Amino acid sequence: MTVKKTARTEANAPEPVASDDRPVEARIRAVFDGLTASEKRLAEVVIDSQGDLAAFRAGELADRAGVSAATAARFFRRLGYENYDEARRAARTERNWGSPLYELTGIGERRLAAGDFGLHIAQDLQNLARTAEMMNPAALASAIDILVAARRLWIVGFRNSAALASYARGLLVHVKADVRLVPIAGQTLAEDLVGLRPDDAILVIGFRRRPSILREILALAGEAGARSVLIADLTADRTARLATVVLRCHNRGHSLFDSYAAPMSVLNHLCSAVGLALGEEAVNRLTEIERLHERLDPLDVGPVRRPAARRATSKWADAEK
Amino acid sequence: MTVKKTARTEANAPEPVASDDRPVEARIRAVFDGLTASEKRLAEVVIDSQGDLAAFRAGELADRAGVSAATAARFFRRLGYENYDEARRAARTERNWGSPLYELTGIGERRLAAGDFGLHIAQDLQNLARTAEMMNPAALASAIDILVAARRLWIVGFRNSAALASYARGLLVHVKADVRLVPIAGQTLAEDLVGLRPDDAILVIGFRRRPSILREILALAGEAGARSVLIADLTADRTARLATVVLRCHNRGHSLFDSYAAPMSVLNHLCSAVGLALGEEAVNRLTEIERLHERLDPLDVGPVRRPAARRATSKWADAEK
DNA sequence: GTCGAAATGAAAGGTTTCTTTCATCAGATG
DNA sequence: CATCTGATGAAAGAAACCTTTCATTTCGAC
Repeated sequence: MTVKKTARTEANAPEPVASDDRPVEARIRAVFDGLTASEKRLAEVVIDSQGDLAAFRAGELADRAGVSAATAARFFRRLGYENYDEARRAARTERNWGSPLYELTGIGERRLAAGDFGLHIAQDLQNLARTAEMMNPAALASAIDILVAARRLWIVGFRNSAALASYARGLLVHVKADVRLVPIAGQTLAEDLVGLRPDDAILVIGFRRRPSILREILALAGEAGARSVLIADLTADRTARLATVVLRCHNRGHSLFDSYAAPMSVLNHLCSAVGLALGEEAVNRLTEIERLHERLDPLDVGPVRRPAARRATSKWADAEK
Repeated sequence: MTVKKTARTEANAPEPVASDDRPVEARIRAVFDGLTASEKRLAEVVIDSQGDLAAFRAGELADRAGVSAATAARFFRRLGYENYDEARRAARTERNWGSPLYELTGIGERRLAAGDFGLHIAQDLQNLARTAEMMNPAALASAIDILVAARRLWIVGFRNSAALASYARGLLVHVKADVRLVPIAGQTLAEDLVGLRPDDAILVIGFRRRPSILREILALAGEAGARSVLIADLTADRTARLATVVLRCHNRGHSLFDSYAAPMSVLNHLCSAVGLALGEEAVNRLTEIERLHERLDPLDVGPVRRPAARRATSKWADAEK
């Protein structure tokens, strides 16, 4: 076999960098664009393993990615490791030594991308963590209940909250009928919200700055007997009093703009919970559709050629089931 | 004190309890007093591994404890596992289920809301952290530069990405002129994107599932000489090749839907950075306006009473600015 | 259409790891 | 002291794993 140019054969591994102690993720990023489709799937699996890489065997990773063990072996060599065992060892020490998120939340460690961006992310990590800490489980459950029980559902969001409202609606239409967005361009609120009834509900995204109309909408719903869920920042006060349930999110921004990472996360959870509560059947059907789509859709990674499950009797085949 | 010890030979393992799902530590505590000296040392090593048990081989644990591999094999059987591999698998799932991520995040013991929501938030913390770890500073700087230098800027987002695109646009219009959203309902793309020039740029939000039109748009921009920034998940491949700069976000969702907390955060940072780079004057002026607004606007927080509390007729029409 | 390069999985090969057997050793008991 | 019980490691044996080879497939170029 004549090895020339950049052909990648088994015999010609990239020259090993002397004492390369970059974490696995960094290595992946460094070569990601040059990876093959199979390898990219592997990369995803590895990253998804959330730092638990060392807990897996190469073959397991391969199975999860739907590729052969051989490809896995090649993959880790490509990442600059001598072999999988070295990768595993490295991952293990990374875990204990460098990478607990712990350090990330304690602002300003060097693991994050340098500079402003690191600070920014640290801020959002805090926003998420704080939001989670102060979330009232009862309120959350109640909110889910309201959305589940609603016959018709309006989602309201102005200004900064409009994008969030749109997002929420995009999720909820997957699991529920009769979900409407307010305001719709070109319509007046009167048209939008006509005929609110006691078995309807509204989901209000109310981050500052809240136009006063927001309170009027909430009051209107209250008068109509409809229940309301408000998602808002900590400054909401008068508005909050008008809602049946309030879920608060930390949204302090590190720089010019407020952050909506935590609201996004809360909305995601809320909609998932509603979907699950609405019956697994409906959801299963929908996720099934989703998966079907993914299979039919090129998905941008290229055709997924699954090798017939490597070994049906494999011990780990049922690990996650 | 003669304890009547049950003979323990290889052949006579304790009868396996049907589906014993106690964590490893609990098992150890349950039998600790009955362990031999070697086994106690092993037990200590296992506990010291802090849940990373799955990352070690039986032999390694034995080495650390200063005992033979044979003793290790016996030890795990004594803990009620069929063999070491079963123990390893159990430890791994414990990690994901029993002692969830948020203990790793250093937010502290028990402070996150319990249950599913905690797991959900933990997932998003991971998404954020991993996005930060993996972010290429050079790419980020380049993306900022492209957006700053753009004479006209289009923001593109379909499906799931539409809300994000809308959000990005909402931020960017604050700091830049000539920022347009694509697609706009009722217009064809041809109308939207007509006349792209080399000094224009497009910001593409491209999370899966990506319609093929996305690639066409990127190709179009490339042919026109306009630079492009793509924000996408890890599966973007063919699409990514068409963009000038790619910023990748982790968006794995804990439940039904993908998460967009990290993209939200990245967009926020990106827009802030663009704003800052565009000159402090402009930004200062804008933030000044912002603060002024806050002072004049009741903001829902203070006892400030609006003179005319009911001028709702047209007030919320200014939602965009 | 043909050719070649690249990618990939099946299978073989070689290595490591886990388990069991077995002999030794330590401590208790009579 | 002799004997017995149980713990323990060495080593053999078995099983699982990782790597490499090699044939096949895919994809693009000509």
